[in-house]
Amino acid sequence: MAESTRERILDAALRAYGTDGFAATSLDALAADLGIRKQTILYYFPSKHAVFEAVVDRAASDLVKVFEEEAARGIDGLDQVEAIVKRVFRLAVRRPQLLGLIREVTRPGSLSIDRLSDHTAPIFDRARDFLQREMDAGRMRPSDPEMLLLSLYSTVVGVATELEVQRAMGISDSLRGAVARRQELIRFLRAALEPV
Amino acid sequence: MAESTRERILDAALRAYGTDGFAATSLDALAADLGIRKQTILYYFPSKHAVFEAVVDRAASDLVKVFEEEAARGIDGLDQVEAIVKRVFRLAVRRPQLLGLIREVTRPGSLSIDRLSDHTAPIFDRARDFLQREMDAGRMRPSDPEMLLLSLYSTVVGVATELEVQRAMGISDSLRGAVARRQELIRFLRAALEPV
DNA sequence: ACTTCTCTCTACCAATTGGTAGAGGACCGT
DNA sequence: ACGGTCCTCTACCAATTGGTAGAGAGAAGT
Repeated sequence: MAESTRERILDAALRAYGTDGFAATSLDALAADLGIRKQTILYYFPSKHAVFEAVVDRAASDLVKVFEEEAARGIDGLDQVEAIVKRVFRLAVRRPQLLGLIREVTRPGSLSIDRLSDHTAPIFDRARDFLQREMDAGRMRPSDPEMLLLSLYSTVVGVATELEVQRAMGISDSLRGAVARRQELIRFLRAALEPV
Repeated sequence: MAESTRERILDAALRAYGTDGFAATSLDALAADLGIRKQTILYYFPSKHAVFEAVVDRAASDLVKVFEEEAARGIDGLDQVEAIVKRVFRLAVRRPQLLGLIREVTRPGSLSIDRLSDHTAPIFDRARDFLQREMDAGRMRPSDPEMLLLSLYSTVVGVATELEVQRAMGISDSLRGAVARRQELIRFLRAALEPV
C-alpha cells in the first residue's frame, strides 16, 4: 500500500474542504470520492469535525514548514519578502486547496480557528520581529509592523487565491498568468516597502 | 409593516450566508431566526438557491452603488483611492456580512459567481480605466493596471474582512482598531502607488 | 354576499445527514 | 489450530434537509 487509508482520507478531505467547504462536503461524498464507505472514515476519526481538525492540523504544519525553511535561509530585507511570496505562489499553484482551506478556517463563522492559529502564531511573531528589524536597519519603510503584516498577508493570499475574482476581471488563470501575477505583486510590494 | 417579509428574509439571509455560508444555513434555521415557517420563505423564492441569488443581486447592487457614488465625485489620483478605501471600510464596519457574502460568492466551488460579476464588471472596467488614466497623467506609478487592480482588491478586501486573521495576530477588532487598520492600509497603498 | 388575491400556515414527503452496532475477513503471534 | 487485533464492511437509526400540497385567514373588489 503506497499510502495509508488515513492519509488518503486527509488528502481527499483537504481537496473537498478547500474547494467546496466543510459544510458542503458530506462524509458520504468524501467516502464515495475515495471508493470506500463512510464508516471507514468514522473508524479513523470519531466525527466529521474531527476529520476537519486533522486536515487543519496537517495543512497548518505544512504551511509552517514552508515558512520555517524559508526563514532558516536568513535572507535580508525585500529579498526575503520576495522569496516568501514566491514560495506561497508555488504552493498556490501546486496545492491550491491548501490555501483554500486557510480561507475556509479564517471565515467568520468558523470553529477551529484556534487550531490554526496555535500553529501559525510563532511564525506571525517571527514575521513581525523580522519586519521590525528590517525597519530599524533602514532596509524597509518604517510603519506599524503588525498592521503592515496584515496588509502583506491580505495582499499575498488574496492575489494567490482569488482565482474567481481574477476570472471575473478577465485575468487568465493559467500558469503563465500566475507568474505574471506574482511578478506584478512583487513589484507592488517592493514599491510599498522600499525605504524612501 | 415597516419592512416587507421579502425584505426581512433577504436581510436575514445576507446575515446568515455572509457569516456561516450558504451550505451551512438551512431554510429552517433562516425561518426560525425570523420567527416564521420555511414555507413562507419558499412562497417568496422558488428554492433555497433562489434566495441566495436574490441576496447576491441585492448585495452586488448595494456595492456597485457605493462605487458609482464615489466615482461620480471625480476625485483625482491617490485621493480617489483613499476615498474608496474609506467607504469600503465604512461598509465593512456597518455591514460586515456584505463583504462576507462577497467572499462566499468568490470561493472556488461557488455557483452564481457570474451573478456577481455581471454587476461588478462595469465598475472593474471603470477602475482599470481610472488607473490607466492616472498612470498616463503621471499621478501614479506605472504598471499593469489589471494586475494592480487585483492587488488593490485583495489588500483592501482582505484588511477589511479578515477579522479572524487579525484576532489570530492579536490585533484588536474594535472600532478604534478598524480606524487604525484603515489608516495603516492607506499609508501602505500610497507608498505602493506614489510615482517615483 | 361573492369571488379573488395575497399571504402564512399545518401536514407531509423522500432523500440525505452524521453517527452507532456489530459482522466478517485478513493477518498476527502463539 | 486459535485467539486477538486491525480494518472495512452491511445494516440501521433518528434527525434534518429542501421541497410539495393544500388549508385557512384576511383584505379587496364586485
